[in-house]
Amino acid sequence: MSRPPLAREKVIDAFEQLLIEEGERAATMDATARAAGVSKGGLLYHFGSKDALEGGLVERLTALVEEDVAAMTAAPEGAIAYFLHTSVNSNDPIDRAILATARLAQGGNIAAGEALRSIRDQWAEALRPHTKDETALDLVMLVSDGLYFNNALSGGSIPGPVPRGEALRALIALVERAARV
Amino acid sequence: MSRPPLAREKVIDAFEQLLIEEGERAATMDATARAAGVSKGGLLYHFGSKDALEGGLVERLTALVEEDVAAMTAAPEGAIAYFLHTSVNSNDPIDRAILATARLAQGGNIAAGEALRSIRDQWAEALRPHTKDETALDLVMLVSDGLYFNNALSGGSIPGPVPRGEALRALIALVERAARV
DNA sequence: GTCTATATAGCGATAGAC
DNA sequence: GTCTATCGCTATATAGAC
Repeated sequence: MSRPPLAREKVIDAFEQLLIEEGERAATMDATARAAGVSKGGLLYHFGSKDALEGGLVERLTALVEEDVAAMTAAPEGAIAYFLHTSVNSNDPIDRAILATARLAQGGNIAAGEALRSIRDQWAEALRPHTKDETALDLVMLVSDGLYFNNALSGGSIPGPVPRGEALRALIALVERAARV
Repeated sequence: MSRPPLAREKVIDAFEQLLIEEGERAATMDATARAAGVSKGGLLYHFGSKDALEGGLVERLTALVEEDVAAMTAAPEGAIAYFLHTSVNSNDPIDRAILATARLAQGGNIAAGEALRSIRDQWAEALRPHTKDETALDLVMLVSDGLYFNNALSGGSIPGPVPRGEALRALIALVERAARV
């Protein structure tokens, strides 16, 4: 619960970055150590195995989501608008953690997949009071998933075919009209 | 254009299956050969490199999508309903090919990513005449993406938290009300 | 806590027999 | 057209010096 060592965070940062920008296959212990500016041995002092490193990333994500759910519930523009707005990748810490964890999940990491599932459940729970019915909730969740999916496919930096700016505002308005309580 | 050798198809089947069920990392030449019931040398006779094998899968997908777009345009229940219905994973050949190719794309395969992008464009093009405006088209595409995303996260066989049956019908009705021309 | 050196295993790919 | 054997490389992980 106390503040984690700086080197640990630096290593997770590097791992996250590699996952997002070069995919799961490129995110090796070797490459991560190099990108973090430590030796492989140094990395393995902090994370005793690759599994532990992946676990560190999932843990980071879990903490970030907790904050996000709280912010969503309290958002002045309404939970739905907040949720959809933050579903397009703006390269925030939470976006990066989600993207990286999704790569892990698709690489076969069970814990990563379960974490993402649990996060989705938490969001749905927080949104339920703000939607007309279960169908409306499904709609909001799926549009958000769609936005994330496109981010995940377009290698992190390349913008996907996802609506931005005015088009995004129009889309959110349309979803709210169809779904808001 | 003529009928491809049977062994080739068997190898792609096995590769596809491994990608879907165990992730990109597990879908090695070795494992693919074993699953297809041939030796590694035998596999390499049909596909001279891993890149060629991946290309074979993308090619299969491209052919399947061509049929699908035609079917969508001609669908009696309307293009939007057809499109969304077929966006939930029913383990059809095209679903499997898309899922497997998505794994490849996230593993860093450029051609796979481009193929998926192109497929999305083809679908959008076919749907445009059936939607009110660009915002409505965005909505339909993103709900579909969301359905696929959930399939991709839930390892192929495990059903995701995606609406099915009556819930799916209600969702499609809601989207159509909001988007249909 | 961080390093170098090394063990061990699995990858894609080649060579050549059948 | 399919096989076995093997090469060269890179991955994770260990051992032990500093």
